[in-house]
Amino acid sequence: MRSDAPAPVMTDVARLAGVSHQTVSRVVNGSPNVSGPTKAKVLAAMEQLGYRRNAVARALATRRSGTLGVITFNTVLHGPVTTLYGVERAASALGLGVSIAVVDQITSEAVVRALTRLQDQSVDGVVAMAPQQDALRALTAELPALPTVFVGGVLGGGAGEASALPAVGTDQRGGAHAATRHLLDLGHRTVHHLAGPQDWLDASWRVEGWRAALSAAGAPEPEFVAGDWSARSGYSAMRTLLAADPGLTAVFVANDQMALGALRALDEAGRSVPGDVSVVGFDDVPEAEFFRPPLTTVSQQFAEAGRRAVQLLLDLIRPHDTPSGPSPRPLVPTELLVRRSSGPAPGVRSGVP
Amino acid sequence: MRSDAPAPVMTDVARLAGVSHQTVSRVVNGSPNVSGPTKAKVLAAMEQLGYRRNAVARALATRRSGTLGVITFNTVLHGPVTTLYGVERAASALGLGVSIAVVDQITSEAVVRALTRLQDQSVDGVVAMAPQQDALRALTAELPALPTVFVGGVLGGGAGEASALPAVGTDQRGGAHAATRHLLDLGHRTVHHLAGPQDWLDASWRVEGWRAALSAAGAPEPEFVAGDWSARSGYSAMRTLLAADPGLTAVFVANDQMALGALRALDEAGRSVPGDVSVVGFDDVPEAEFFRPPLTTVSQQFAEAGRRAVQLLLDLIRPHDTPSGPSPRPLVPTELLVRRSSGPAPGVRSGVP
DNA sequence: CACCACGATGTGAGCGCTCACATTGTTAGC
DNA sequence: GCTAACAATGTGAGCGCTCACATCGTGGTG
Repeated sequence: MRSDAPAPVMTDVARLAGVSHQTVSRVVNGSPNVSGPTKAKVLAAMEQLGYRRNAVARALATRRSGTLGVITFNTVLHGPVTTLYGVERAASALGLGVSIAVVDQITSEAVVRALTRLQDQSVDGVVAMAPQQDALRALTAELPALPTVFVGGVLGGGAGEASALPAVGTDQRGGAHAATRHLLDLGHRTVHHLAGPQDWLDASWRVEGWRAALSAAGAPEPEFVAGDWSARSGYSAMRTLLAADPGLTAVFVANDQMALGALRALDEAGRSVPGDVSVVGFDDVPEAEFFRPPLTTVSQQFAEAGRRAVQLLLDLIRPHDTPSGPSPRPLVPTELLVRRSSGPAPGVRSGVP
Repeated sequence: MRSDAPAPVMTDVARLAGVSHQTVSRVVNGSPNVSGPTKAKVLAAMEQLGYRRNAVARALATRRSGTLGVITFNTVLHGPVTTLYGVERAASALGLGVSIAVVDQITSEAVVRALTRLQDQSVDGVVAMAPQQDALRALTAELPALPTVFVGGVLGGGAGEASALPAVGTDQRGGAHAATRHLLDLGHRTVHHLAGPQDWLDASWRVEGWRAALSAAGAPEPEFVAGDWSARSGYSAMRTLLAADPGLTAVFVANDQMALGALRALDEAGRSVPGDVSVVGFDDVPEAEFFRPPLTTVSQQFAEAGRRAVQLLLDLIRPHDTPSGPSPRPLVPTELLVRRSSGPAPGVRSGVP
């Protein structure tokens, strides 16, 4: 299965082509100062020998590995995973490798370990997904001697937001605002909120957007209840919400999984959706369209965020090298997908007894 | 943000400790032939300088990078993602790095590109997730000069299965068998099957297990309908199934997303679950418990499969080195989780008009 | 007491590449 | 026609580590 002949090296190619190893290096690196015929000879020799440049040796000599690191947390949530793929796609399109380090607990120790692991693999820079306050704090505290870009969390909205950290993110605030506004436009007196865990930055951004839309419309701001992103927590949070205010007609839920749980709680409570209560989610997971009823939700372009993160990181690594176009706009817009879980506010009813 | 002092190297440590660079190397590598006092001196010097071994130089000298590659397909399906994390966890526990290469189309060209990318990063071995026939074929055809272990797909059940390829996988066949058997035990005359895409190996294993359980029980084997794993396809496949056999009472669906779609189709058709029709899924995605009704499904230990894949790969890379215990059993068992979507077959009814 | 074996240490070469510089040959310029 | 400039090429020294080997001291053996 493994061929035993040692892989050809630059000198082998040079010998066969009748040039020096340096000339081979020039050809491999696309240097302009190689004459046509020489270049052809070298290319032919490379082809014949099946030569492939040894990236490790190159990395040792240049002090650049051509690999990016990604720090991610141990979550199979839709967002992080999709972002990871976006990063990989963008990196590999640029000829860069991607190493991952999964952090399994939000302790600064675990974060440092992950960072160390990447550093030991001598990545040229890291894309960090730090969705929680604590994770972010740990990460910025132990800021590595490595160019780092944050994706998601840190940057989530805010008009004049001037983050000190290089970051890209989705416009969570805007998405939440749009979702809330959508419900208000449907005639609901106000919109309740089933929030994400409050130590998650994304969750705060969504609360903020919801709040902003409410106050802009002069609608009262009910207490919100926070879950932990899981369907289970959405279920019980919805029950809490219903108990507190049986007359509610519209809920903006901070993610689709929790919305799934909320739908179940509403069903069990005998509320029809969207007849009695309208529900809007966030994320647009692939299944959202097949919830009962199909979920109105806010779609995020995670892959695009990953792509921009890579571009930003590259700008950081090679300040004025290949400019690769202008720096990407850091805030990726969202899109509200109106499906069937949201509808007009129920007509005037007799007050609760 | 970046310190400018060049990182200390082995020689710096050696000088400070008053020993040779080789002795430092011995300490770093845990060689037994270093006296206590010397070792202490070296460790102190390392600590003082903040020395960290340069992995690139080491890789160049040893021809080993200490990095594993993972080939994965561009899918956010629950299984592959969880497996990826399992691989990362296992690798990092062993001090190995993980590089990923995402294949975005199932063409042998794309597969080769991904493989090349990993090879250029000089990974020591690769864990390949090749869920489809074509992907597997492309991968085995272009088998790299690299130790490779397959995870999922290839190995999916079968008693005396003797795969030529080093592989680990979940006992899909057994899981499907158990799911089907569960429904038969509930008194259903037979069990219909809503299958996955037939070019996916996992899908075939599940069909096989279903078939085996049916024939073992002497139950008739209805035609099955295949979807594409999505909720949408589950929805329409369920409608097809219902149209073909309005009297069906039990369905084994090849994954949870499709089961979600199937539940919706059943709901729309006025069938209650599990009153009229029992449904069993596969995978146990986190949301399955909050489907309506909570889904009976087969849980796979993806992370465990990832772990075993790494162990197997290591055995392949270092044949008789650190034995790291016996080779793992390649077939990871599944577990049937009985929830509320499956129940006793409906009592005898008058035949359809 | 000479001998050898063995543990502890040091020495130098080399992994495969790129860097900085030296060396050619060629053409342009006055 | 002689120099300056430049393109095309070659040379050697590292990058930071490990490998194979050489060297030194020590203690047990007959």
